[in-house]
Amino acid sequence: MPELPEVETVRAGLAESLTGAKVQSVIVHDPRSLKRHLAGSRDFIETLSGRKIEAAVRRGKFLWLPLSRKRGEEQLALMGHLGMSGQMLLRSPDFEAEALTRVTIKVRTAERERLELRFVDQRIFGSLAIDFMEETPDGLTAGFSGTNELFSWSNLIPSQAKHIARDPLDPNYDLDAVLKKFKAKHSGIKRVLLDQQVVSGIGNIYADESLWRARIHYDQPASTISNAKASLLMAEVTQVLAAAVEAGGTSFDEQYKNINGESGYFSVSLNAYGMTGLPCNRCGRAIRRDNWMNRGSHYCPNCQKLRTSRASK
DNA sequence: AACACATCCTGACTGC
DNA sequence: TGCAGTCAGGATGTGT
Repeated sequence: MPELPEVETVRAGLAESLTGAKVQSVIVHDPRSLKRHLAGSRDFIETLSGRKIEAAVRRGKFLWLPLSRKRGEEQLALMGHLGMSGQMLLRSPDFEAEALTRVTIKVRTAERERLELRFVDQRIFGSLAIDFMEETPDGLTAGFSGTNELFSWSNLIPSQAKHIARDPLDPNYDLDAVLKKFKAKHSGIKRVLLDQQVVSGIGNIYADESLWRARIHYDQPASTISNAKASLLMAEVTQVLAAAVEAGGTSFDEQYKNINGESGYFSVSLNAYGMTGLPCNRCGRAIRRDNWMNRGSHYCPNCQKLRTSRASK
């Protein structure tokens, strides 16, 4: 569910409340949420307990909390991915339990307040794991942590996120590299936008929104899009992601909430996603939804036409 | 290697 | 009311 703007909203909330917090105890209600922690629940609990959380960092849709290090030990992080339905809620211990809580991490904050980080996930596609960190391939800062200060872990990335490309809001994001990959790919452009190894952070909502803004059909082969048009598309991607971060993300239902359980309000700005049958905000034709990859693609059949010639304006 | 597809899950909602 | 079917913001493993 959550794409970059939703994950960033969560990251910012965690960074504010959990930086400097110490883990008191951990409860694993459903071990399936630790599927990426191969050493199992006990190891997860033992490794995490007593650690200090140093920050909250994000690349694309991957989120991690670097942990205090024991002498001689490699740098570890609590890695999280929200999958389709994951939430990270920060609650006071007496706040009513959420029914689908899979993991509870009890902490004491830097201000000595007791809080619970509750990992709630309906579909269990999301996960938590303790992961070791490696140097980024390019040696640059691994992700966004809301600070310009350099920390000892700043060019380290959890091994499980190492293959993820930089996202468009990353200062070290390389537009030319993305355009080059477009030229080499014959798949439809939407597939390529969703490929987190090409560019990260984009999911179904913001792919549909960006394509609508750039007037490109979702199945247009990436290699047939001119550099100028592809640059425009990526500019729209960047804009729509940034605007959605400003709005605290997109919420349609109970599935996306920030750390306080509040909804984001970007849904009012959507032009394509979830607008099936409603008039296109540009030309008035009804927005269509095609079945696509076991999900949906929303687009305007008039503004976003498949182009067979190489010239796609 | 590049690409397309199936798969991991649960719950909310719709229509008969 | 019950039940079947549909839908959901993602990543990854597998087969061609």
